[in-house]
Amino acid sequence: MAKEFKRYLVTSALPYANGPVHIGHLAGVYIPSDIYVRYLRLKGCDVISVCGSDEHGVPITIKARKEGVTPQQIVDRYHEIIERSFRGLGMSFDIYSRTSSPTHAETASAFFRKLYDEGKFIERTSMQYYDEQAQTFLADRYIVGTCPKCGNERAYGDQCEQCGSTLSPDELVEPHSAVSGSVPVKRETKHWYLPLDQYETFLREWILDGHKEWKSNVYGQCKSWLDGGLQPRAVSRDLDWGIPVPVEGAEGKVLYVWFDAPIGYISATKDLTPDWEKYWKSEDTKMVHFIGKDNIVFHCIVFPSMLKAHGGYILPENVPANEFLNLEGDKISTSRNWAVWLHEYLEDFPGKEDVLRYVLCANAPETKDNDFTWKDFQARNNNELVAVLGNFVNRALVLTKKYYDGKVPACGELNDYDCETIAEMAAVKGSLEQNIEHYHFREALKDAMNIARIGNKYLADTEPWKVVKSDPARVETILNVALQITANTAIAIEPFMPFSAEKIRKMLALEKFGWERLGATDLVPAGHEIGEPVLLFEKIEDDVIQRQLDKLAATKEANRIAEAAQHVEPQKEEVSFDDFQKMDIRVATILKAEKVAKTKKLLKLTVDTGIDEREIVSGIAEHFTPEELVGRQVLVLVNLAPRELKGTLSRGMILMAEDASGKLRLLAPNDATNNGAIVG
RNA sequence: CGCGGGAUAGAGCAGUUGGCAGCUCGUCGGGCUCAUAACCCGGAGGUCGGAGGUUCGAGUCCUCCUCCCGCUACCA
Repeated sequence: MAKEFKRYLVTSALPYANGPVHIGHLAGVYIPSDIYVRYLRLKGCDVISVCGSDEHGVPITIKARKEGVTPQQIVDRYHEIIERSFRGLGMSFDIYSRTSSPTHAETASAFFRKLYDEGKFIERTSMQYYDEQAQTFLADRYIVGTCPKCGNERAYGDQCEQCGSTLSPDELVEPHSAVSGSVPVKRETKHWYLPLDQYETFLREWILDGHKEWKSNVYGQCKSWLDGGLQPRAVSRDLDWGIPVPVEGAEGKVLYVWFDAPIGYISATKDLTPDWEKYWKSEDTKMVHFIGKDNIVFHCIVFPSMLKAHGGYILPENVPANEFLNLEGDKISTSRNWAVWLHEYLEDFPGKEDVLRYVLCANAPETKDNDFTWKDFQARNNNELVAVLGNFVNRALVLTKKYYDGKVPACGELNDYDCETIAEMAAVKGSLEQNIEHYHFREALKDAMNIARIGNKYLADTEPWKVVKSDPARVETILNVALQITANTAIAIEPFMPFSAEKIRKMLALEKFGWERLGATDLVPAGHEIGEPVLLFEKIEDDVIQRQLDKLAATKEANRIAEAAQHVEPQKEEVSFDDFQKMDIRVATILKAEKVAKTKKLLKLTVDTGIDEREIVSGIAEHFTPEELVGRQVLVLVNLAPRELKGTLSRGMILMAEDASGKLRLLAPNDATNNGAIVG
């Protein structure tokens, strides 16, 4: 298993160019990836890091249509923002490419063509919904209609979000296109499929037997897919945005974005170096894909199958996928603008690139979803970066300035305690390496910070400010050791916080050291003159954090208003007075409320209708907690035909008002009313 | 519904082959005064999501259950 590798090829998931990059992307993929490659470079390894914008696919065309611009204008805009903000954060890709580049079109085309010529695809014809007005085929998600099960008029072609049932577009009542609003028609269309089922044996051996060391979330997901049996997967789409299928008679068809995107790693490498084949085709290259958990199947099952089908390419040695990062307790969402955008952060916090890098690494969702909060961001900056790291560096440098006018004192004889401290510092190296090489970046960062902790403790224990009065010669040794520790800190934090490492080197007036020097005690020579000490990190005050929290609160409010203003349903068909009279609506009081086990949306309510006490199962669990409902008066349609839901006979319906954003509100009499009072 | 991942101190996390439950932050007490009111030492705080089981011994292995996230448009 312990293969020897001569070089590394590191890929980072291609960000989708329909929006900027946010902290979730960074914590999940880009920060870990950058730490990894910076570490390898510092070790002197032959490593290249490739990334680029993923610029094809349906969502980009939809966004373009909405804004009345071309898809190319959309991707140009975001490609620029993404690339610039990545650079601002110190992402050290060797190349940041894009899938709309000529090299990519050529590479992806040739890749497809080779598989096509060798008969690696199967062709299938099927009927799909087509929007005649927008002249486009519609993915299931872009067909909207009424849910046959719960009557929700805004159910999607693949799922109803109100009742949670899985649907197909055929089941929808009155389906219409989410793109143009017109009624879609069915058209016959032909596509090419990669028969993944033919690669099952290969995948099983390669992953399940050969890569038991992969992270449990990755390995588990792969095992699940393989055990469930693989299906042929379409590699083309009916769309006018993308790489044309390079086959006669395939007009209007492009490569499916998930076929073309991973090939983007290859084209990016081609754009970087004429030597690209060395990285993609030599067995002694170690390829690592950094991705988020939603991409596991594509990078572990689909892309490897593509590479295998093509032949000649190496496979990833590891795919260290992270889980997701939440923001202030809620899922990050591009469409709801619930995110901390990298380009905005860089504007709001100039010079604090490393603070974000630190916080996102320290709190990276390596084993489970984690939460980013601004309060935590502030605490980690103030209590860890400022207090531990910045303070130590400052102490060592200021003491040197003060006592020796900035000239590094000579190291005299080391006592036992000095030696212990140095040994402890040197021991960090092994642990740090182990952790980075096993993709445990949080732990690795802790190791790096430990060097500063050791330094602080060393100063506290040796008390040079006291000893200077009784034994000045001893202080020379103490500060020499403290400066060596400072220089070591710069090496150790380099992969994580490159800006701060550079700052420390400047203060010490030293050149960059290689990783192999970590643990050494001759980094800062005696007599060397150090530069001016400046603060590595500054405290972040409450008002700065409050501004960010206000910004998020404003986003929430804006979302609510925008959604509510979206549209009002048209008036329904006229009914007679008699029809209305048939409905028996009563005032009732909720006596008990509990969640129905194993369901997401259902609450079982016991209500006093005045007529009787009865049970009603209501799909409102996502809007109300049981506690807040008990004791409330509500309006109940009591003569609705009973229906059994999850083992309970539901007799009636609680009346609710649903606003455009889907939020439900209880309806109740303005003043307390006796239960059983008739509404009409 | 099914499958995968997760649940450990107030917060965030580690815990490798079962063997005294740990780390960072916060908190409380003390020390220090070189340092950005920073640093150092010590204490308190946990029925390891719940219930059963295997074992001399379970956070760790087995069974069942609960909740969160993903597999599913946007999206890492």
